[in-house]
Amino acid sequence: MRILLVEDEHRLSNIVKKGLTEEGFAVDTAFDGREGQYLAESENYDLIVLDIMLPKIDGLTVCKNLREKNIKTPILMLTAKTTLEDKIAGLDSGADDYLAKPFAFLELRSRIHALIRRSKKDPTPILSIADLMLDPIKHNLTRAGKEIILTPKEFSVLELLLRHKDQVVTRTMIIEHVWDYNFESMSNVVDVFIASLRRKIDKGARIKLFHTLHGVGYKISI
Amino acid sequence: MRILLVEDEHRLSNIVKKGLTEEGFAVDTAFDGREGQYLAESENYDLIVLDIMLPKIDGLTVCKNLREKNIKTPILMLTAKTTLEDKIAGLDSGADDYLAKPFAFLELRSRIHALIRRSKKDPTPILSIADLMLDPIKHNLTRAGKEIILTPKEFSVLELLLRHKDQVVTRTMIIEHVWDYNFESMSNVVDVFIASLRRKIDKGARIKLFHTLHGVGYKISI
DNA sequence: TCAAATCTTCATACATTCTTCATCTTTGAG
DNA sequence: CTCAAAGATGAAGAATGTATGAAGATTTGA
Repeated sequence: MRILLVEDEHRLSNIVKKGLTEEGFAVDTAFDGREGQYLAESENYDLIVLDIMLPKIDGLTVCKNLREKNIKTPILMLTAKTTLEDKIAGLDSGADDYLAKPFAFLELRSRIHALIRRSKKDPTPILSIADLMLDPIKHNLTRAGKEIILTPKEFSVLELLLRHKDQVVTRTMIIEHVWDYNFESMSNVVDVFIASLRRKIDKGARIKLFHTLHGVGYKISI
Repeated sequence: MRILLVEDEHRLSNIVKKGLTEEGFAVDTAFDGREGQYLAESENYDLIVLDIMLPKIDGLTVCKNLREKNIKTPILMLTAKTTLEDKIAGLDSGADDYLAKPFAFLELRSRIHALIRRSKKDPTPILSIADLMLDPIKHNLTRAGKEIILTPKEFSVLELLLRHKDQVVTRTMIIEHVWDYNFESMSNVVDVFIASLRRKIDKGARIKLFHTLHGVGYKISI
């Protein structure tokens, strides 16, 4: 389940992203309206969380623009203001729900789940390749029916790879999706996690699913 | 199974709708008495959850009106007040049960199921895993035939885990279902209740039923 | 109203996971 | 084929998450 978060306050963005990632969502972030609109148009998200006060293009305009381009992804608006006019403006621009800052993470989470449920009739997005099956909601993983226990970070790395199966995923992409955006490390964290995923998933298996593309990144495929 | 929820606090309405939807109910919402009464008359619901304090027409009046029109759908009243008079007024108006705000979702859920069962004469559902058996109606618990006494909160936490057996349940889910919707705590209450459930249920048993998923939550399974 | 039961917070001990680092192995350009 | 760069991996310390007894706060019921 992919979410686009458009929010310029880095601290808030970070908190929200972290929380949603723990929930099993794959979260992309944008820090201004232009970037947000670009991502919303070029990628496929299940939900967009959109701040109103944004640099370059404000949230209400982004929302209107997206609706004019017939992009129907549910939008949850965030704003620092709490007046009724603002709320109405938000809903008028085509947003599906509205949340005033400051909010509790739980509140946001509830609304996100409600919006996604409302827009989807069919649940159960299970990621799989060969005999490996990952359920992001229930947070469980099996290979050939046998349960495999992963740590949170291992789980996130694997989820990202599975969402891009048969495609190369660079270390940078992994860092950006799984770690906080301000994580700056020249270390080989990613390599270490790939190693432990291999130990848990590929070790002893006839078919290896993890492949290294020397000088590029990693790929999960048969 | 269709439920009509008449409640003007949007936040509360959202939370309840979300929970009941996850249970598999089809939930319609109304935000004032007039809208609620209209829906109750024109649609066919298995149950109506009706707040007393409502804009336009109050809940007691809606309830009386419906009964006068010979609509017998079970009605569960919600109110912020807790006095005995209110309760009597509620039941006098023709309501079938009564719940004081703020309530925990699981409490609401129990009463809803009880009312529906009463009106449909369904049998009692018993939750179990291995030799552990929990009867939500009689509110009792046994392991290997031996009775175990739980406090109300312990019981609710266990009930939630059992309803999701073999699945991870996060601390957040537990808080949302077992505590009332105003509860905001960063503490480790959930951990403490898990500890006491373990002491009463798993201690000394050959097979441990409670499992911790580090960084994620808890799971009950064999 | 008061005592008992229950709930919540807190402090501390304990456990797992994350990150870095050092060392060894593999890769592929020349 | 050689060798420098890239990758694999075990292990250790740091950081984070969990378990639990007990004290304090609150609720319940006689």
